[in-house]
Amino acid sequence: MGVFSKTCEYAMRAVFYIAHRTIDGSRVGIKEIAEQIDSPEPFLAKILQELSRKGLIQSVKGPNGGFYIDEICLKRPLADIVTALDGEEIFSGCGMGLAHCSETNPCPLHKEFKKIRNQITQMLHTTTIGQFNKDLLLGHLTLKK
Amino acid sequence: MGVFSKTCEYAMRAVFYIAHRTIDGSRVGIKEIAEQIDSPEPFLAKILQELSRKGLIQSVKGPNGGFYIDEICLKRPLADIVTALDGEEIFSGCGMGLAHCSETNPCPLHKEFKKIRNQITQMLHTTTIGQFNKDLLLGHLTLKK
DNA sequence: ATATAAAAAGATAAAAAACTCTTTTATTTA
DNA sequence: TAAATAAAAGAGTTTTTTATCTTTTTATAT
Ligand code: FES
Ligand code: FES
Repeated sequence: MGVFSKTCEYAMRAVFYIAHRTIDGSRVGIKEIAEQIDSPEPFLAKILQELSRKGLIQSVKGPNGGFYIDEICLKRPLADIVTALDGEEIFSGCGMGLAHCSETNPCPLHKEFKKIRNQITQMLHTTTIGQFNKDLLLGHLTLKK
Repeated sequence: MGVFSKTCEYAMRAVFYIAHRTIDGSRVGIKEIAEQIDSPEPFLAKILQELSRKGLIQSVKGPNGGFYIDEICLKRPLADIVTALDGEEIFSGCGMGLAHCSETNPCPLHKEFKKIRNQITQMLHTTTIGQFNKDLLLGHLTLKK
């Protein structure tokens, strides 16, 4: 078990892939995305449908259709993707599973875990969806295997 | 979905509870543990069985039996509990779900995620099972709700 | 020795997450 | 306008995680 759900992992890889493949205004099909980020195609389709419904990515049907990400969405933080799929828990939940993380009634790990949680929050809020386009095009970063 | 599995969350709460309740050499029963850490009793029993089989906690059957944690185990890091139940992934896995986290072939989040992973590792390796006994007895920390 | 308390073990069940398949709808273009 | 294309939607399956129930084993006290 990783920090994020499979759903969320696929989604993050997919949005980074779509972002860097569609900066010229083109679209990219589900088949290519699934292949290039090494994810099960129909499952990924479901995930992208949801992101599309929520307006985090864009899609057009029909020939020459596919997914893309507009200027505005390219600037959104990765946190929006995570929240849409995995919810708020990662940003505020207790590390030991208590119903409410609390400063006045803390669990043993609270002090240390809070730092970690804040760092995750920081990372997801400062990272934008379009941030890695250049490095991905240059092949400096990978999204599969 | 939290950072750790439910199994692992219950286990961490349980070992901290057992640790601080048995420093006088006594034992504590599954029923009391489950109640006090707010976890499903039969499920927790399974988890503690496994930890006991692996030698991370101790148990005795029969009247006046129950679970306890010996001197040596009190000094073990919390990481041992996590590894026994959730495996190594949290310590070395890629944040975006790539099969192998790699310095030479990194995912977009690698640099930032590595810091977080290291901090989790640090926390789990420096925290010992017996570390919070005093604070738990004094009621400074909580393990339920 | 016997009764009893308590964990261990094994089998089962429910819920959630991960994944697949089929049909429908929208768009393009020929 | 018909054919082709590609995503959307809906229904369904499999696997994993979480949780429960029942029986067995073992240690202890009497
Ligand atoms: S109470 Fe557990 S992390 Fe804050
Ligand atoms: S490659 Fe993804 S965290 Fe290292």
